[in-house]
Amino acid sequence: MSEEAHQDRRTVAGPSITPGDVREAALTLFAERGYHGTSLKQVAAALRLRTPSLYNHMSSKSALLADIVMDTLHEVRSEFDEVLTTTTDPVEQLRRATFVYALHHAEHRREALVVNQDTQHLPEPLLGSAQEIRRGHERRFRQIITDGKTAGAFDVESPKLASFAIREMCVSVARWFRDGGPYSAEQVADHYADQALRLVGAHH
Amino acid sequence: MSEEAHQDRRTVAGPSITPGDVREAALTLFAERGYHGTSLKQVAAALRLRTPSLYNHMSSKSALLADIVMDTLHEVRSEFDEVLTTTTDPVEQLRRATFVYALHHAEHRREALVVNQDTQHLPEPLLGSAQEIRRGHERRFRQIITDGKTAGAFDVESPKLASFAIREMCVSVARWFRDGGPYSAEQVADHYADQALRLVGAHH
DNA sequence: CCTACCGATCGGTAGG
DNA sequence: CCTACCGATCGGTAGG
Repeated sequence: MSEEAHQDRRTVAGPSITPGDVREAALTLFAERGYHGTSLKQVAAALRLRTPSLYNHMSSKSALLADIVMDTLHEVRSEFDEVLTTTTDPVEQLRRATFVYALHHAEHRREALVVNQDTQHLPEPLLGSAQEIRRGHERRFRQIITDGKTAGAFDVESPKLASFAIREMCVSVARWFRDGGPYSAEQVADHYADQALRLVGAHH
Repeated sequence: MSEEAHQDRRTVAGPSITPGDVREAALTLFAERGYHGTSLKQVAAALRLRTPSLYNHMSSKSALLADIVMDTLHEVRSEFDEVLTTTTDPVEQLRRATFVYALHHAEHRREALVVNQDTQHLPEPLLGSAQEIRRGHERRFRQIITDGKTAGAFDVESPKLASFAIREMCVSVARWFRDGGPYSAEQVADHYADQALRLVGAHH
């Protein structure tokens, strides 16, 4: 509530807020307090504005959420796609898919938290699109494990449960990871990729 | 919005709502839409009441959340405590601690979802208490892995990361588990216990 | 258990 | 970028 906090905007003079600034402020607040737990007044205050001024840089609160969620899901999907083009070996595919997924959740903590907490609050038809992208990731991730099992590279009973477990342990990185902590994002991702291979009983 | 839905209260005559009924309705709605995404009007409507009538059976919306979250955390803690009394072998401790933790998240999906989504919205000092209970679970769960590593029963590089991964994969069960699905709660818990042992490189 | 009502706050618009 | 303002809804109370 004190006045001296948040001396954020560049030096002193030039405000000139951009849509990116609004999205950034919303991202931090949505991640911390949830979409419904955040008011546009708080978003505006973080930028040292009044609420109506936000509408010069966004169209609505729900559009802010939609941008954050859909962009993040598209990013995750294309990172996954890229991995699959680098190798056809299920062991390497699983290692790399887990690595990039865990890395994403360490490097984009806030986005991941918002996707996980607030995707459900998207209006249709965006909610349907979001769920479809997630299901696609789930299905294709599981397929790697199924392929590896078929090829005899993995010793795993249920590719479905293994896939859930691996993906969700990556997702949870967003909940505890901190920059400057004992592990770098890459170290965490590397470790999680290793844990994924153990989990599916990859031959070693 | 139609009238014919929700013919819930017993046969026709005897309403007589209890605090348990209110909590049950709130639990379902909080789990589905989040604490801030749920209004007391919706809770009341699920019980075919008007909002003010709820106050005969509860003290406030935040007390409803506090009851759900704190009771669940206490339950999880005592289930964990009980497990530790049944064996001193780290392998068996980890297997059983993972089993009961995963089982809890399959059998109490709604409670788990609320704890994970909305604990942050508890007023102090409850938030502090909740976080302390969680940290205790985290610390003691990790201790099992550290003990097993020291005893040479586990081949694991980072007990901390392994502990995070195992606990969070259990937590996520609440997000996909369905009664009547292909796996029973016990089958899932059993599978997850096995995955935990693989993850820490338990000798087999 | 209800109706009637409270002040506060919500997302958003008008108009400059 | 602001002030002024909109209708809607929020959690909660009074009083019966």
